[in-house]
Amino acid sequence: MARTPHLYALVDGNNFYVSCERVFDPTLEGRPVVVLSNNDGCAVARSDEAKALGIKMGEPHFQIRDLLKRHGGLALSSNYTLYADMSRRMMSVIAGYSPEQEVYSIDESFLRFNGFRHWDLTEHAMRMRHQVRQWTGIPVGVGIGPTKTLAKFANRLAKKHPDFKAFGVCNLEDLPPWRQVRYFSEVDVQDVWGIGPRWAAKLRELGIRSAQDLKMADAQTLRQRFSVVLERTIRELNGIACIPLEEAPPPKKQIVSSRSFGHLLTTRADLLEAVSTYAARAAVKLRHEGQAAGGIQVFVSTNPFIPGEPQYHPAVLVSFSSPTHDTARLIQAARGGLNRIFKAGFRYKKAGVMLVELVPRTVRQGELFGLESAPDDDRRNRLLAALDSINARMGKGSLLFAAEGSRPSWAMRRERLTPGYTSEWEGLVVGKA
DNA sequence: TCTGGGGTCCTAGGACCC
DNA sequence: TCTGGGGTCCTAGGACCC
Repeated sequence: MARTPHLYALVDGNNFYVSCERVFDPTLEGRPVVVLSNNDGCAVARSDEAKALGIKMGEPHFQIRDLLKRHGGLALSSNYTLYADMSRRMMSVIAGYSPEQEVYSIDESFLRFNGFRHWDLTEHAMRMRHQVRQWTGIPVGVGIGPTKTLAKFANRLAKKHPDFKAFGVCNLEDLPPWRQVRYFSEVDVQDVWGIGPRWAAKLRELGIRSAQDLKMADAQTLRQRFSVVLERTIRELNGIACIPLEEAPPPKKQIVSSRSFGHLLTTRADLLEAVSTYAARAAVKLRHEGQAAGGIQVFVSTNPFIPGEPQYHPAVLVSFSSPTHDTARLIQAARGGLNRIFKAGFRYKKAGVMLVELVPRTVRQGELFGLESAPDDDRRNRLLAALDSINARMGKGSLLFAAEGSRPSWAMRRERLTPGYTSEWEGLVVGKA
Protein backbone atom coordinates (compact mmCIF):
# COMPACT_ATOMS: atom_id res chain seq x y z
CA MET A 1 0.00 0.00 0.00
CA ALA A 2 1.26 3.44 -0.90
CA ARG A 3 2.17 5.63 1.96
CA THR A 4 0.30 8.88 2.37
CA PRO A 5 2.76 11.58 1.43
CA HIS A 6 1.34 14.28 3.68
CA LEU A 7 -1.19 14.88 6.39
CA TYR A 8 -3.28 18.00 6.76
CA ALA A 9 -4.80 19.57 9.84
CA LEU A 10 -7.67 22.00 9.92
CA VAL A 11 -7.71 24.18 13.02
CA ASP A 12 -10.63 26.47 13.64
CA GLY A 13 -12.04 28.60 16.41
CA ASN A 14 -15.26 27.40 18.01
CA ASN A 15 -18.07 29.94 17.46
CA PHE A 16 -15.22 32.31 16.75
CA TYR A 17 -16.84 35.75 17.04
CA VAL A 18 -18.70 34.75 20.19
CA SER A 19 -15.50 33.31 21.68
CA CYS A 20 -13.66 36.59 20.96
CA GLU A 21 -16.33 38.54 22.82
CA ARG A 22 -16.24 36.12 25.74
CA VAL A 23 -12.51 36.54 26.20
CA PHE A 24 -13.12 40.13 27.28
CA ASP A 25 -16.51 39.75 28.93
CA PRO A 26 -16.75 36.61 31.07
CA THR A 27 -20.38 37.38 31.95
CA LEU A 28 -21.18 36.06 28.44
CA GLU A 29 -20.06 32.56 29.52
CA GLY A 30 -22.85 30.00 29.74
CA ARG A 31 -25.45 32.26 28.11
CA PRO A 32 -26.98 32.15 24.66
CA VAL A 33 -25.03 34.77 22.69
CA VAL A 34 -25.15 35.63 19.01
CA VAL A 35 -23.08 38.06 16.98
CA LEU A 36 -25.00 39.93 14.28
CA SER A 37 -24.00 40.72 10.71
CA ASN A 38 -23.43 44.28 9.52
CA ASN A 39 -26.40 46.52 10.12
CA ASP A 40 -27.37 44.24 13.02
CA GLY A 41 -29.18 42.20 10.37
CA CYS A 42 -28.91 38.52 11.18
CA ALA A 43 -27.00 36.03 13.33
CA VAL A 44 -23.60 35.11 11.90
CA ALA A 45 -22.10 33.46 14.99
CA ARG A 46 -23.84 31.58 17.78
CA SER A 47 -22.72 30.21 21.12
CA ASP A 48 -23.53 26.55 21.87
CA GLU A 49 -26.35 27.75 24.11
CA ALA A 50 -27.82 29.80 21.25
CA LYS A 51 -27.57 26.81 18.90
CA ALA A 52 -29.34 24.71 21.52
CA LEU A 53 -32.24 27.18 21.39
CA GLY A 54 -32.61 26.34 17.71
CA ILE A 55 -31.23 29.64 16.40
CA LYS A 56 -30.03 29.11 12.85
CA MET A 57 -27.10 30.62 11.01
CA GLY A 58 -28.31 33.69 9.13
CA GLU A 59 -31.56 34.03 11.02
CA PRO A 60 -32.77 37.65 11.13
CA HIS A 61 -32.31 39.43 14.44
CA PHE A 62 -35.93 40.53 14.76
CA GLN A 63 -37.06 36.91 14.56
CA ILE A 64 -34.91 35.73 17.45
CA ARG A 65 -34.99 38.79 19.69
CA ASP A 66 -37.75 37.53 21.99
CA LEU A 67 -36.38 34.03 22.21
CA LEU A 68 -32.99 35.34 23.30
CA LYS A 69 -34.53 37.67 25.83
CA ARG A 70 -36.59 34.90 27.40
CA HIS A 71 -33.45 32.83 27.96
CA GLY A 72 -31.23 35.58 29.32
CA GLY A 73 -29.37 35.76 26.01
CA LEU A 74 -27.75 38.57 24.14
CA ALA A 75 -27.15 39.78 20.58
CA LEU A 76 -24.01 41.81 19.82
CA SER A 77 -23.06 43.90 16.80
CA SER A 78 -20.03 42.54 15.00
CA ASN A 79 -16.78 44.09 16.18
CA TYR A 80 -14.69 43.19 13.18
CA THR A 81 -11.59 45.05 14.34
CA LEU A 82 -11.52 42.91 17.48
CA TYR A 83 -12.02 39.64 15.58
CA ALA A 84 -9.29 40.46 13.05
CA ASP A 85 -6.86 41.19 15.85
CA MET A 86 -7.73 38.02 17.76
CA SER A 87 -7.38 36.09 14.52
CA ARG A 88 -3.83 37.36 13.98
CA ARG A 89 -2.88 36.24 17.49
CA MET A 90 -4.47 32.82 17.06
CA MET A 91 -2.84 32.25 13.65
CA SER A 92 0.60 33.13 14.93
CA VAL A 93 0.37 30.56 17.74
CA ILE A 94 -0.85 27.91 15.27
CA ALA A 95 2.05 28.75 12.94
CA GLY A 96 4.41 27.35 15.54
CA TYR A 97 3.12 23.82 14.91
CA SER A 98 4.09 23.35 11.27
CA PRO A 99 6.34 25.17 8.80
CA GLU A 100 3.51 25.00 6.24
CA GLN A 101 0.41 27.00 7.10
CA GLU A 102 -2.47 28.34 5.04
CA VAL A 103 -4.67 30.93 6.73
CA TYR A 104 -7.92 29.96 5.09
CA SER A 105 -10.36 32.37 6.70
CA ILE A 106 -10.57 34.61 9.73
CA ASP A 107 -11.03 31.61 12.03
CA GLU A 108 -9.61 28.67 10.07
CA SER A 109 -6.13 27.53 9.25
CA PHE A 110 -4.78 24.50 7.42
CA LEU A 111 -1.42 23.03 8.37
CA ARG A 112 0.50 20.50 6.34
CA PHE A 113 2.68 17.91 8.02
CA ASN A 114 5.50 16.71 5.85
CA GLY A 115 8.20 14.65 7.56
CA PHE A 116 6.16 14.34 10.75
CA ARG A 117 5.66 10.61 10.25
CA HIS A 118 7.41 9.62 13.43
CA TRP A 119 5.41 12.16 15.45
CA ASP A 120 2.28 11.52 17.39
CA LEU A 121 0.22 14.13 15.57
CA THR A 122 -2.77 13.67 17.85
CA GLU A 123 -0.61 14.60 20.80
CA HIS A 124 0.90 17.47 18.79
CA ALA A 125 -2.60 18.79 18.03
CA MET A 126 -3.64 18.53 21.67
CA ARG A 127 -0.67 20.66 22.67
CA MET A 128 -1.50 23.24 20.00
CA ARG A 129 -5.09 23.41 21.15
CA HIS A 130 -4.02 23.92 24.71
CA GLN A 131 -1.55 26.65 23.84
CA VAL A 132 -4.00 28.58 21.65
CA ARG A 133 -6.48 28.51 24.50
CA GLN A 134 -3.92 29.62 27.02
CA TRP A 135 -2.36 32.41 24.96
CA THR A 136 -5.45 33.84 23.27
CA GLY A 137 -8.45 32.53 25.22
CA ILE A 138 -9.97 31.04 22.05
CA PRO A 139 -11.10 27.38 22.09
CA VAL A 140 -10.25 25.57 18.84
CA GLY A 141 -11.04 22.22 17.25
CA VAL A 142 -8.53 20.22 15.20
CA GLY A 143 -9.16 17.65 12.47
CA ILE A 144 -6.38 15.64 10.83
CA GLY A 145 -6.51 13.65 7.60
CA PRO A 146 -4.68 12.89 4.35
CA THR A 147 -6.39 15.68 2.33
CA LYS A 148 -7.88 19.07 3.06
CA THR A 149 -11.40 17.73 2.57
CA LEU A 150 -10.71 14.90 5.02
CA ALA A 151 -9.14 17.29 7.53
CA LYS A 152 -12.33 19.35 7.28
CA PHE A 153 -14.36 16.22 7.83
CA ALA A 154 -12.30 15.23 10.87
CA ASN A 155 -12.61 18.75 12.24
CA ARG A 156 -16.36 18.44 12.05
CA LEU A 157 -16.21 15.23 14.09
CA ALA A 158 -13.86 16.89 16.58
CA LYS A 159 -16.36 19.64 17.23
CA LYS A 160 -19.68 17.83 16.98
CA HIS A 161 -19.33 14.11 17.57
CA PRO A 162 -19.70 12.86 21.16
CA ASP A 163 -16.76 10.48 20.62
CA PHE A 164 -14.36 13.43 20.12
CA LYS A 165 -15.98 16.51 21.53
CA ALA A 166 -14.28 16.25 24.90
CA PHE A 167 -10.82 16.19 23.25
CA GLY A 168 -11.50 18.68 20.50
CA VAL A 169 -9.16 16.68 18.25
CA CYS A 170 -9.95 14.00 15.69
CA ASN A 171 -7.19 12.28 13.74
CA LEU A 172 -8.59 9.99 11.04
CA GLU A 173 -5.29 8.13 10.98
CA ASP A 174 -6.02 6.82 14.49
CA LEU A 175 -9.27 5.17 13.38
CA PRO A 176 -9.58 1.64 12.00
CA PRO A 177 -11.42 1.46 8.64
CA TRP A 178 -14.65 0.09 10.11
CA ARG A 179 -14.96 3.07 12.43
CA GLN A 180 -14.27 5.46 9.59
CA VAL A 181 -17.08 3.88 7.56
CA ARG A 182 -19.40 4.34 10.51
CA TYR A 183 -18.59 8.05 10.86
CA PHE A 184 -18.78 8.70 7.13
CA SER A 185 -22.20 7.03 7.06
CA GLU A 186 -23.46 9.23 9.89
CA VAL A 187 -22.58 12.52 8.20
CA ASP A 188 -25.05 14.05 5.75
CA VAL A 189 -23.69 14.60 2.25
CA GLN A 190 -24.41 18.31 2.55
CA ASP A 191 -21.97 18.59 5.43
CA VAL A 192 -19.06 17.60 3.21
CA TRP A 193 -16.81 20.54 2.32
CA GLY A 194 -17.72 21.65 -1.21
CA ILE A 195 -21.28 20.33 -1.20
CA GLY A 196 -23.87 23.07 -0.91
CA PRO A 197 -27.67 22.82 -0.68
CA ARG A 198 -28.25 22.65 -4.46
CA TRP A 199 -25.86 19.84 -5.12
CA ALA A 200 -26.97 18.00 -2.00
CA ALA A 201 -30.55 17.97 -3.30
CA LYS A 202 -29.42 16.69 -6.71
CA LEU A 203 -27.22 14.05 -5.09
CA ARG A 204 -30.06 12.81 -2.90
CA GLU A 205 -32.15 12.28 -6.02
CA LEU A 206 -29.38 9.95 -7.14
CA GLY A 207 -29.53 8.09 -3.83
CA ILE A 208 -26.37 9.69 -2.45
CA ARG A 209 -27.27 10.79 1.06
CA SER A 210 -24.23 10.43 3.31
CA ALA A 211 -20.55 11.27 3.11
CA GLN A 212 -19.95 7.52 2.76
CA ASP A 213 -22.30 7.32 -0.26
CA LEU A 214 -20.41 10.17 -1.90
CA LYS A 215 -17.04 8.63 -1.11
CA MET A 216 -18.12 5.39 -2.83
CA ALA A 217 -19.73 7.12 -5.83
CA ASP A 218 -18.17 7.04 -9.29
CA ALA A 219 -16.18 10.25 -9.70
CA GLN A 220 -16.15 10.13 -13.51
CA THR A 221 -19.90 9.73 -13.84
CA LEU A 222 -20.66 12.51 -11.38
CA ARG A 223 -18.25 14.81 -13.17
CA GLN A 224 -20.51 14.59 -16.24
CA ARG A 225 -23.60 15.49 -14.26
CA PHE A 226 -22.04 18.16 -12.06
CA SER A 227 -18.54 19.45 -12.70
CA VAL A 228 -14.90 18.78 -12.16
CA VAL A 229 -15.28 20.37 -8.72
CA LEU A 230 -17.39 17.49 -7.45
CA GLU A 231 -15.01 14.97 -8.97
CA ARG A 232 -12.20 16.54 -6.96
CA THR A 233 -14.24 16.35 -3.76
CA ILE A 234 -14.85 12.63 -4.27
CA ARG A 235 -11.16 11.99 -4.89
CA GLU A 236 -10.25 14.00 -1.82
CA LEU A 237 -12.66 11.92 0.28
CA ASN A 238 -10.74 8.88 -0.91
CA GLY A 239 -7.43 10.26 0.24
CA ILE A 240 -6.17 11.62 -3.09
CA ALA A 241 -5.08 15.22 -2.53
CA CYS A 242 -6.42 17.49 -5.30
CA ILE A 243 -6.66 20.80 -3.48
CA PRO A 244 -3.25 22.33 -2.80
CA LEU A 245 -2.13 24.13 0.31
CA GLU A 246 -1.86 27.85 -0.45
CA GLU A 247 0.66 29.33 1.91
CA ALA A 248 0.66 32.77 0.30
CA PRO A 249 -2.74 34.08 -0.70
CA PRO A 250 -2.91 34.60 -4.48
CA PRO A 251 -3.48 38.22 -5.52
CA LYS A 252 -7.12 39.26 -5.48
CA LYS A 253 -8.99 39.45 -8.77
CA GLN A 254 -11.69 41.76 -7.53
CA ILE A 255 -12.38 43.95 -4.53
CA VAL A 256 -15.94 44.59 -3.40
CA SER A 257 -17.22 47.20 -1.02
CA SER A 258 -20.95 47.31 -0.41
CA ARG A 259 -23.43 47.79 2.41
CA SER A 260 -27.10 47.76 3.14
CA PHE A 261 -28.32 51.09 4.48
CA GLY A 262 -29.70 51.74 7.93
CA HIS A 263 -32.90 52.91 6.19
CA LEU A 264 -34.16 53.13 2.62
CA LEU A 265 -32.71 55.91 0.45
CA THR A 266 -34.51 57.73 -2.35
CA THR A 267 -32.31 60.63 -3.41
CA ARG A 268 -29.48 60.74 -5.89
CA ALA A 269 -27.42 62.84 -3.46
CA ASP A 270 -27.51 60.17 -0.73
CA LEU A 271 -26.58 57.42 -3.16
CA LEU A 272 -23.74 59.49 -4.62
CA GLU A 273 -22.36 59.91 -1.13
CA ALA A 274 -22.71 56.19 -0.41
CA VAL A 275 -20.94 54.99 -3.56
CA SER A 276 -18.20 57.58 -2.99
CA THR A 277 -17.62 56.15 0.47
CA TYR A 278 -17.51 52.60 -0.86
CA ALA A 279 -15.16 53.60 -3.68
CA ALA A 280 -12.81 55.22 -1.16
CA ARG A 281 -12.92 52.14 1.07
CA ALA A 282 -12.23 49.84 -1.87
CA ALA A 283 -9.36 52.10 -2.95
CA VAL A 284 -7.66 51.64 0.42
CA LYS A 285 -7.90 47.86 0.09
CA LEU A 286 -6.62 48.11 -3.46
CA ARG A 287 -3.50 50.05 -2.45
CA HIS A 288 -2.98 47.69 0.47
CA GLU A 289 -2.92 44.83 -2.06
CA GLY A 290 -0.41 46.74 -4.18
CA GLN A 291 -2.73 46.66 -7.16
CA ALA A 292 -4.50 49.01 -9.54
CA ALA A 293 -7.95 48.59 -11.08
CA GLY A 294 -8.84 48.60 -14.77
CA GLY A 295 -12.51 49.21 -14.06
CA ILE A 296 -15.09 49.84 -11.41
CA GLN A 297 -18.55 48.37 -11.37
CA VAL A 298 -21.29 50.28 -9.56
CA PHE A 299 -24.52 48.67 -8.39
CA VAL A 300 -27.57 49.62 -6.37
CA SER A 301 -30.60 47.63 -5.35
CA THR A 302 -34.02 47.89 -3.78
CA ASN A 303 -35.16 45.67 -0.90
CA PRO A 304 -36.33 42.29 -2.23
CA PHE A 305 -37.90 41.37 1.13
CA ILE A 306 -40.65 43.98 0.96
CA PRO A 307 -43.70 42.38 -0.69
CA GLY A 308 -45.04 44.38 -3.61
CA GLU A 309 -42.08 46.76 -3.57
CA PRO A 310 -41.04 47.85 -7.10
CA GLN A 311 -37.67 46.21 -7.68
CA TYR A 312 -34.65 47.60 -9.51
CA HIS A 313 -31.15 46.04 -9.44
CA PRO A 314 -29.00 47.79 -12.04
CA ALA A 315 -25.22 47.62 -12.41
CA VAL A 316 -22.80 49.36 -14.72
CA LEU A 317 -19.11 48.93 -15.46
CA VAL A 318 -16.92 52.00 -15.90
CA SER A 319 -13.56 51.22 -17.51
CA PHE A 320 -10.39 53.25 -17.15
CA SER A 321 -8.09 54.02 -20.03
CA SER A 322 -5.23 53.01 -17.74
CA PRO A 323 -5.39 51.12 -14.40
CA THR A 324 -5.55 53.37 -11.36
CA HIS A 325 -5.33 53.19 -7.57
CA ASP A 326 -6.20 56.85 -7.06
CA THR A 327 -9.12 57.40 -4.72
CA ALA A 328 -10.12 60.58 -6.54
CA ARG A 329 -10.37 58.86 -9.92
CA LEU A 330 -12.20 55.91 -8.43
CA ILE A 331 -14.72 58.15 -6.69
CA GLN A 332 -15.24 60.15 -9.85
CA ALA A 333 -15.88 57.00 -11.86
CA ALA A 334 -18.22 55.61 -9.21
CA ARG A 335 -20.27 58.80 -9.24
CA GLY A 336 -20.40 58.76 -13.02
CA GLY A 337 -21.61 55.16 -12.92
CA LEU A 338 -24.25 55.93 -10.31
CA ASN A 339 -25.55 58.79 -12.42
CA ARG A 340 -26.00 56.41 -15.33
CA ILE A 341 -28.09 53.89 -13.41
CA PHE A 342 -29.95 56.05 -10.89
CA LYS A 343 -33.70 56.26 -11.40
CA ALA A 344 -35.91 58.34 -9.19
CA GLY A 345 -39.00 56.72 -7.73
CA PHE A 346 -37.38 53.65 -6.22
CA ARG A 347 -36.49 53.11 -2.57
CA TYR A 348 -32.94 51.83 -2.38
CA LYS A 349 -31.68 49.41 0.26
CA LYS A 350 -28.15 48.72 -0.82
CA ALA A 351 -25.32 50.00 -2.99
CA GLY A 352 -21.77 48.99 -3.72
CA VAL A 353 -18.77 49.07 -5.97
CA MET A 354 -16.57 46.30 -7.33
CA LEU A 355 -13.02 46.96 -8.53
CA VAL A 356 -12.18 44.63 -11.41
CA GLU A 357 -9.38 43.86 -13.88
CA LEU A 358 -6.84 44.25 -11.10
CA VAL A 359 -3.17 44.38 -12.05
CA PRO A 360 -0.02 44.68 -9.96
CA ARG A 361 0.85 48.33 -9.56
CA THR A 362 4.34 47.95 -10.96
CA VAL A 363 2.92 47.12 -14.38
CA ARG A 364 2.38 50.41 -16.16
CA GLN A 365 0.39 49.97 -19.32
CA GLY A 366 1.51 52.46 -21.94
CA GLU A 367 -1.10 55.13 -22.29
CA LEU A 368 -2.06 55.52 -25.92
CA PHE A 369 -2.35 59.29 -25.87
CA GLY A 370 -0.57 59.99 -22.61
CA LEU A 371 -3.43 62.15 -21.36
CA GLU A 372 -4.22 60.35 -18.16
CA SER A 373 -0.81 59.49 -16.85
CA ALA A 374 -0.65 62.62 -14.75
CA PRO A 375 -2.99 61.55 -11.89
CA ASP A 376 -0.90 58.50 -11.02
CA ASP A 377 2.40 60.32 -10.88
CA ASP A 378 4.85 60.22 -8.01
CA ARG A 379 3.55 63.21 -6.08
CA ARG A 380 0.09 61.74 -6.22
CA ASN A 381 1.40 58.39 -4.97
CA ARG A 382 3.11 60.04 -2.02
CA LEU A 383 -0.08 61.87 -1.15
CA LEU A 384 -2.11 58.66 -1.20
CA ALA A 385 0.49 56.84 0.88
CA ALA A 386 0.35 59.65 3.44
CA LEU A 387 -3.44 59.48 3.49
CA ASP A 388 -3.36 55.73 4.13
CA SER A 389 -0.77 55.95 6.87
CA ILE A 390 -2.58 58.75 8.71
CA ASN A 391 -5.83 56.80 8.61
CA ALA A 392 -4.03 53.68 9.77
CA ARG A 393 -2.48 55.51 12.71
CA MET A 394 -5.26 57.86 13.73
CA GLY A 395 -8.22 55.63 12.98
CA LYS A 396 -10.35 55.07 9.91
CA GLY A 397 -12.13 58.18 8.69
CA SER A 398 -9.64 60.65 10.15
CA LEU A 399 -9.11 61.97 6.63
CA LEU A 400 -11.92 61.69 4.10
CA PHE A 401 -12.57 62.85 0.57
CA ALA A 402 -15.31 65.49 0.55
CA ALA A 403 -17.59 63.35 -1.65
CA GLU A 404 -17.81 60.73 1.11
CA GLY A 405 -19.83 63.03 3.37
CA SER A 406 -18.90 63.33 7.01
CA ARG A 407 -22.05 62.32 8.86
CA PRO A 408 -24.04 60.11 6.55
CA SER A 409 -27.65 59.61 7.58
CA TRP A 410 -27.56 56.17 5.98
CA ALA A 411 -24.70 54.67 7.98
CA MET A 412 -25.18 51.10 9.13
CA ARG A 413 -26.67 50.26 12.46
CA ARG A 414 -24.33 48.97 15.13
CA GLU A 415 -26.31 49.46 18.26
CA ARG A 416 -24.78 46.67 20.28
CA LEU A 417 -21.12 47.17 19.65
CA THR A 418 -18.55 46.05 22.22
CA PRO A 419 -15.40 48.17 22.83
CA GLY A 420 -12.18 47.85 20.83
CA TYR A 421 -10.63 45.78 23.61
CA THR A 422 -7.38 45.24 21.76
CA SER A 423 -7.23 48.25 19.44
CA GLU A 424 -8.11 51.38 21.45
CA TRP A 425 -6.89 52.71 24.77
CA GLU A 426 -10.48 53.40 25.78
CA GLY A 427 -11.32 49.76 25.14
CA LEU A 428 -8.79 48.28 27.55
CA VAL A 429 -10.29 46.04 30.18
CA VAL A 430 -9.40 47.54 33.56
CA GLY A 431 -9.03 45.20 36.52
CA LYS A 432 -10.18 46.09 40.00
CA ALA A 433 -7.35 46.62 42.51
C1' DT B 1 -39.20 48.89 12.08
C1' DC B 2 -36.11 44.55 11.09
C1' DT B 3 -33.40 39.74 6.32
C1' DG B 4 -24.73 40.46 5.65
C1' DG B 5 -20.63 41.08 3.00
C1' DG B 6 -16.72 39.45 0.36
C1' DG B 7 -14.75 36.18 -2.39
C1' DT B 8 -13.55 32.03 -6.09
C1' DC B 9 -14.17 28.70 -9.78
C1' DC B 10 -16.61 26.35 -13.60
C1' DT B 11 -19.62 26.02 -17.61
C1' DA B 12 -22.40 27.25 -21.48
C1' DG B 13 -23.15 30.03 -25.15
C1' DG B 14 -22.36 33.87 -28.28
C1' DA B 15 -19.15 36.66 -31.04
C1' DC B 16 -15.54 36.57 -33.83
C1' DC B 17 -11.66 34.80 -36.55
C1' DC B 18 -9.38 31.92 -40.04
C1' DT C 1 -33.47 20.32 -49.67
C1' DC C 2 -28.81 22.13 -48.69
C1' DT C 3 -25.69 26.14 -44.52
C1' DG C 4 -17.71 23.71 -42.15
C1' DG C 5 -14.93 23.13 -38.36
C1' DG C 6 -12.04 24.51 -34.94
C1' DG C 7 -10.14 27.80 -32.00
C1' DT C 8 -10.19 31.86 -28.66
C1' DC C 9 -12.17 35.31 -25.93
C1' DC C 10 -15.74 37.24 -23.24
C1' DT C 11 -19.79 37.30 -20.33
C1' DA C 12 -23.58 35.74 -17.57
C1' DG C 13 -25.20 32.63 -14.53
C1' DG C 14 -24.75 29.12 -11.21
C1' DA C 15 -22.50 26.88 -7.71
C1' DC C 16 -19.58 26.87 -3.76
C1' DC C 17 -16.86 28.89 0.44
C1' DC C 18 -16.44 31.66 5.04
